[in-house]
Amino acid sequence: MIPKFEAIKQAISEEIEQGHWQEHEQVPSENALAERFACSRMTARRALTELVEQGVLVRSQGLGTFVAPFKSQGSMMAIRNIAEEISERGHQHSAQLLLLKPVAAEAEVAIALAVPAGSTIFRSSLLHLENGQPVQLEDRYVNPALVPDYLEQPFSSQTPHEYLSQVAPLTQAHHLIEAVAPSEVQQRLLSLEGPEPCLQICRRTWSSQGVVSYARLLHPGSRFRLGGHLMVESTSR
Amino acid sequence: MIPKFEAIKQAISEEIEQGHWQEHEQVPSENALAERFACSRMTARRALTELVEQGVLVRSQGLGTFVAPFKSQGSMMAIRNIAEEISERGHQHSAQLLLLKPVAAEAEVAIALAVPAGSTIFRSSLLHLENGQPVQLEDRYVNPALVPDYLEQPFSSQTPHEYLSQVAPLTQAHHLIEAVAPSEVQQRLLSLEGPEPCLQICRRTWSSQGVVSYARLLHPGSRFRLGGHLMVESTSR
DNA sequence: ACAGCAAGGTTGTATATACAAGAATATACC
DNA sequence: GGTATATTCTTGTATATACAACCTTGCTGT
Repeated sequence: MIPKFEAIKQAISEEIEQGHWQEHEQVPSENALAERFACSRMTARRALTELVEQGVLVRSQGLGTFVAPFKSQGSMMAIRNIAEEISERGHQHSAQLLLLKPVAAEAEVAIALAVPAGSTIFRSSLLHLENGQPVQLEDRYVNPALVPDYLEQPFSSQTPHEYLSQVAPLTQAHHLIEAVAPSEVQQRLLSLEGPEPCLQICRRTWSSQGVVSYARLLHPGSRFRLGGHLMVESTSR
Repeated sequence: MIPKFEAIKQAISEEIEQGHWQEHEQVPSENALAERFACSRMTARRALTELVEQGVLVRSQGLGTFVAPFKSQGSMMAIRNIAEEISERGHQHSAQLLLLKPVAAEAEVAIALAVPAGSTIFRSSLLHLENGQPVQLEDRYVNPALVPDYLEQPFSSQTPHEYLSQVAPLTQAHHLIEAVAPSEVQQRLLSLEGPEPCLQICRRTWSSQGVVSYARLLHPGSRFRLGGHLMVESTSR
């Protein structure tokens, strides 16, 4: 039995989802929602409050509650795959497999994976879409010694990240985040109008055996931002 | 007049702060708090709920509410100031103070700092240079209630971040990282040739009292990358 | 015409109450 | 002794109500 305030949250999210309630548009007042959903004002209020915390709505006293400008937001803390993040937002995730084959390791990738330059490694390339709109171009290199069956995976229902988590449990990761201008090929794949700034995350993941994979994740700056709670590591200690 | 639930939050925070309530120790139940603070259970509950959201407490149904381990998730990304980072690389850090004055809070900033829109807050703007080359444009808004002497600081030898760490020890931070195109003014300040992609970090920092400051840190994509080790968080939660 | 006030709608705070759900402990029973 | 069962304490959900704070709008009096 899902709680009533959850049901209301979902209903409101859907209205926004389907464009019935546009950005910056005022959503029904607490009293109006209470009547519509046959609940008390406090219950409707809770739904609104939590959506405000999630960044879906904004509100100000005396004025009303409004649909917040939309931007997808990724979490930095956990190493999670994009599919989970998207479905948690209640959106639809899909992916196109662009490439999946063995390649010779270039210098940069060889260093990242800690394998000899020129040795054979596995490469995959996927385009992740949120509600049909490209949000991530995933270019991944995998250490074949640790994941020999990588090329046999379909990657239709399961993302590479999910598969790797199963066969080689991750213990550590190193991230490098930067703002870059996309190449023309990348622009086309991400359906960008021009050379709009992109957020690139380079991620090396380790299992107990060594470096498992090296991934470059490219996100359009206008459709993706990375957010998270971080505890302060005090500099004095 | 500060709301009652805020007062209760502060009282609880103080108990934890001063070590009266240790980590993992159970805090008084909602009913007990209601009696102690002469309020209804719902009000005490709200205080607890918000502290849970802030990560100060953890709770579970049927068991009780407990003081959260202070650094629960291991090492995330340290919040360090740019000056330290640069000098650690063996380079020379310098900074230009561009602006330091009280301003009226715009909507976005007011929300970030949790102050009424239009109220007076402190703003500072600095340009950080590494070996004479601009690497960070720091635009910072500070809550005057928590840091009343902010405008009296020189910020020549000490960065705003260092000063704030002293006067209001940080307990938590929220980060938002995105790739953006710099405005023309920002291009000029950062000595950029054209609209090169920039990495923007929006950082809200909290002390036990509330939101201390909101900073927008803009870095040229070609001269700055963000890196860090991340421990994998177990997927079970 | 215009300043000022009043009214109504909105979110924000606070309270009292009731019952549901989860977890530990005590108790009764076999 | 071991296993159910009941009790009790905890948090979680839901409602009804009251008033405060804030904003907009429209009206009113000069």
